[in-house]
Amino acid sequence: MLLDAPAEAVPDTARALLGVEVAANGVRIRLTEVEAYLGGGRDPASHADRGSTPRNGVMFGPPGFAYVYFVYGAHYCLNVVCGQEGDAAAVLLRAGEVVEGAELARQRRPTARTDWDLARGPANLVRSLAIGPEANGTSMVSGRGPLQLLPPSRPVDVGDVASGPRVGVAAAQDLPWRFWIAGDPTVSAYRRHVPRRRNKPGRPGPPAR
DNA sequence: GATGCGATTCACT
DNA sequence: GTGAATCGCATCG
Repeated sequence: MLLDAPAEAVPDTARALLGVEVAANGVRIRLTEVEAYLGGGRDPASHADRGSTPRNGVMFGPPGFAYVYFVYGAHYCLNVVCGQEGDAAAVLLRAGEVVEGAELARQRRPTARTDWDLARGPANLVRSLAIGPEANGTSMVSGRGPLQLLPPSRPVDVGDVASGPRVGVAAAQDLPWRFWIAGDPTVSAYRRHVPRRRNKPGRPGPPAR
């Protein structure tokens, strides 16, 4: 796979990952929605924009490894590291269609109303695969880790690929680095970044209307 | 050393 | 459509 393409080309890599399948713990998911992130001061929205830290260090390692991070105090998200070693880039796996192990995925996602919801949204995708922080830094291409990337079993029609701004990111809203399969029912609903309200104690909030 | 906010989801109105 | 829950990292004093 083209995971080792130059980091700057990560949007192309993200697009190419649509249709690719991710397998873990008895569940296989066909990717329908991804987002590209670039490090090294070229993408303010990326965890790796301001250099390597203990949290994002995996992004600076070799391509094909999993970058799993914890967000909002409750959820995990899964990225595939891209680009050459030392030049950080990654693709966030946002959503997909469960093509194998739906029974297991339903047990792991009891609140899903339909099978389309099983891996709809980045944290839901992670829960369907039953992976967690222990998967951070493991290879997704060696076949020896908990996660495995597999070539598409069904090709994606290039005419069906749509792109737009990334979901929920405050910075770089002009970059169309989110890619998805148009019309696919497993693609998560777009939500623009909502500024957090900073309610200082002792000070009145914004005037109610 | 303290503080603020985020690549989200779910329940409720 | 909107708000709460909740942990770690980066930033600032």
